[in-house]
Amino acid sequence: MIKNFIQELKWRGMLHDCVPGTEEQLTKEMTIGYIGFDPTADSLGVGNLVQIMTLLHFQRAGHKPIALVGGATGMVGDPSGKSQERNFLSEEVLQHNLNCQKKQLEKFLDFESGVNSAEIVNNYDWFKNFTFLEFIRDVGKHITINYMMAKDSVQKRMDTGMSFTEFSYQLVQGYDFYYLWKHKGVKLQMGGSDQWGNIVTGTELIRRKDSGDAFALTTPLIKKADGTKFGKTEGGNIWLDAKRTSPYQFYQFWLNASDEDSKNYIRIFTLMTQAEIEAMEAEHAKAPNFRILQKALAKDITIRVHSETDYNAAVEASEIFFGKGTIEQLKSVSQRGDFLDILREAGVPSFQIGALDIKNGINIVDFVAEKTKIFSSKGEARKMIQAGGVSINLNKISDVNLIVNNDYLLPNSYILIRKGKKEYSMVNVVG
RNA sequence: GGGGAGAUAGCCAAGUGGCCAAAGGCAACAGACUGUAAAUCUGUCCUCUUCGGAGUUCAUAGGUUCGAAUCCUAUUCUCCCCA
Repeated sequence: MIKNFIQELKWRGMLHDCVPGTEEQLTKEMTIGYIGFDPTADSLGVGNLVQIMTLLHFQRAGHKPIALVGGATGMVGDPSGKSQERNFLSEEVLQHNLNCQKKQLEKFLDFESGVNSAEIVNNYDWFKNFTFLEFIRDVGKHITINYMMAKDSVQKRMDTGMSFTEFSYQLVQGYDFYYLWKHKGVKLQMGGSDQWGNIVTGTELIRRKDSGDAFALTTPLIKKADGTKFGKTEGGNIWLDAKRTSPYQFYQFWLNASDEDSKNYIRIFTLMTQAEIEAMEAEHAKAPNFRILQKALAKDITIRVHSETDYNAAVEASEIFFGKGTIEQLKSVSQRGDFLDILREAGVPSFQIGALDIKNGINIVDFVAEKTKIFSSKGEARKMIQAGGVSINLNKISDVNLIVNNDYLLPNSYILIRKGKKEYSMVNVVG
């Protein structure tokens, strides 16, 4: 049962370009396609999620997806989009990254669906015994320097310089495609639009070496409506690994998407149908303040990347933090034994303070800047308080001389501090 | 190898003896408005501060001067042109 993958990508806004004949190939038969992942970090980020979703849609359309982790290519370094020569990663780091990414990928695809089960391969497996001489004779011979030089990724580096290693990258990646085509019957390589050059080097190699036919398809680079880069916030990258980006932060990232962006995101990052999405958009337009799209988006992705439990904790924490949360609600919910765990799970940083300090009363500035490290200096804390940027137990404070004492303790002996608009910390009383 | 231009805060960029902790822009952070959105407006934006100030900066190391981002010397790095 094969669905039209190309049409699917099109309405989702996930198709940037493809080689002529790709659609015919995909409607004709079950096709094996792959996408490569670069092991630059030990977790994939939301940027990689686009490629993961592409593979998932590919599989759901009835085709067989292969995720390739770049054990070999990661050793070389892709020059695409880079203005400078890359630093090598050590082999242990590379291996570690590879394993972590592999585990993450396994979460998304279906590895037990018969003929079109997903697979994960590592290109190091076919490169490790490939000697340099063999490579330049068997592969290098078929691609001219002129062809390689014409590539955008190479042209951009002509002024600043580029090592032979990075220059060779496209051949190495090109050979991946050839190898998979030859040995696994792979006919399609997909990737971000920045990969176009590398991908067609592969199709070219297949054509010249074996007169074979292979196809290429790319997805557009995702940008936010304001033109800034997708997947980054003030805290840096948004990762799929809960250790790097807590499920709460992850949920918040999607929930904070602008109206404009959420329309694109919901098409790309969820499996909802066109009808479902359009109905939701209509509803959203009626009452944008309910942020129906953002909530649906955040729910869908958080559950898929993390879990239902994580999602519920994230929502609960969000409601207390940003809902019409009053101090009474905060108090009542704090009585629950598991609430502190929810906060912790949400990635709310926690600090400790001695019971005696609180009992005697402590100046708010000392409290947030000295006894705890919520602020890095007293001056900063004072400025922030004066600007109205600090809340204690959901109440905004403005007095820098405020004394914090036992009256401020919530059930289960803690105090909730908000710094700025979205950053919460909890302070636990110990001893 | 020869000639030229340059290095200023997270980034871009002005400043060519004192009025310089250094214009302006971007980014970031906070506030107001809102919907935890976008846009807009306001404030902060080297570090610390008892908000009076104090300390450390303009590639690096020396020097001239009452006083240096600014002048001199050496060094390192970057870019451009010629061979």
